[in-house]
Amino acid sequence: MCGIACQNAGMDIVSSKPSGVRARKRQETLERIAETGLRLFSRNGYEATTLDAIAEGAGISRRTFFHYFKSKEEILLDWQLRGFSASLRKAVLAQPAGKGPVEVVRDAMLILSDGFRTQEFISIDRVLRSSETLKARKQATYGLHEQALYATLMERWPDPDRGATLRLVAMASLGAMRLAIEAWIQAGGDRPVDSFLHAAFDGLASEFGKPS
Amino acid sequence: MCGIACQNAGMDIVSSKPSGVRARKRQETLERIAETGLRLFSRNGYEATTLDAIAEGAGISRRTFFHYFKSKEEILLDWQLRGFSASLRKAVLAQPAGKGPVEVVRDAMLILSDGFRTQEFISIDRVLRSSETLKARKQATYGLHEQALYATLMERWPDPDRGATLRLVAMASLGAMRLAIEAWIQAGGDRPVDSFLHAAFDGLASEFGKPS
DNA sequence: GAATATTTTTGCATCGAGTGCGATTTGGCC
DNA sequence: GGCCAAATCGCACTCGATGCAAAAATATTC
Repeated sequence: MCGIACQNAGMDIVSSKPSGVRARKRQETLERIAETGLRLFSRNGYEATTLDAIAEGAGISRRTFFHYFKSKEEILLDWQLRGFSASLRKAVLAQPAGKGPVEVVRDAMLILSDGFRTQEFISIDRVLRSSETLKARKQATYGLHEQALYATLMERWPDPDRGATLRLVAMASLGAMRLAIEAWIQAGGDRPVDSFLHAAFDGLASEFGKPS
Repeated sequence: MCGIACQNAGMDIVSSKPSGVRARKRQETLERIAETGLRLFSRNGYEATTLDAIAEGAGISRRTFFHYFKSKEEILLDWQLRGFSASLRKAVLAQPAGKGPVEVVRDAMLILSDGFRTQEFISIDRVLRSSETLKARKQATYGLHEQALYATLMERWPDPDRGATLRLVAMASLGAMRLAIEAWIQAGGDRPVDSFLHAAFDGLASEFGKPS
């Protein structure tokens, strides 16, 4: 539960000093572990990378690792969550008024879609698809993103009666994004991500918009 | 990968004898393990149930367990997959012609929704929600259901050009079902499952059907 | 029915992830 | 300097999972 987010909790609450050196070293160590882990995962595979190897590469003991990450998988979880949910929230709230929820989410995702092109994203996504356990974790992360997006949408349209439909919007939008990314990777990255994202939302509209 | 489905593969293909006693005993053992596991999970919790306990309860050795299930989690995975994907496929293919994909899937799900009321379903679903790892697995299973449903839809509408939209239909429909079940469990089971399912599909139609 | 082949079961040794505990070190604070 | 709290570490341990080879159960052949 406590990845990168809460290592310096209390700083802003208690008036005691931020304790400069400690927080900085802790931050550095955290990043060093994550970096080392992701690098070894990409190079040698996830299963083949032992905690001992990560610990040694990061210059800490095996035991200390667990003071920074709850598990080996959490390195990947943390990476997935690090930026995306937060930036999606920002992009959603920055959308102009007058649009409906679906359009808002779609346009926000289109803005973020550049981030999927990076070598880091593609490389780590390959790791995420390399084993059943990790695929499960990846799916689960989409669940977390779904919750986060739902919360953001409720923040923007704070009508309790819309809760259920906003949940649906979050679910279907993130699903559309997931399928768009999958199709894009499948296609080898020729066409831009945007076009897949557009196609996905258009597809949803045409299939679910019909008179029932 | 090989749960209950393939333990007697070859029986129907090769003309060699079905080997009566072996297949039957194997089947019995498999069911005994699954039963024991699910019972212990529901009673004592997932983490607290060790493989030794399951093995002892099923009357086998710890090592033999792994000849029937690849992992402890697979007992739950298997249970989830056992019926649902297959019956959904059946229900989808049994729908009358003339309906669109979304209606077909929705109506098929409405038929199956009775199965969610059972005590077994509710009890095991509680186990599935009891830890982060299992929640991840549950989400992943929806991914497998998604693949299966997509395959079924492609079977019914074998137009390669529709592949992308049928994938979207499978994704959004199963997502709608998931949210409907969650809402139903959240509500304590007062209103019937059907109404939540209807509401979810209607919600998708009204949100995504708007002119963009 | 006995001998043989194949599958199933089992015990044992081993690996790796994860946890609890207590000792030691390090940084913050007076 | 000395005191407190936090970080690091080593160690022992549990548990899930795998490889291997022997033993037991079942199927097959003559």
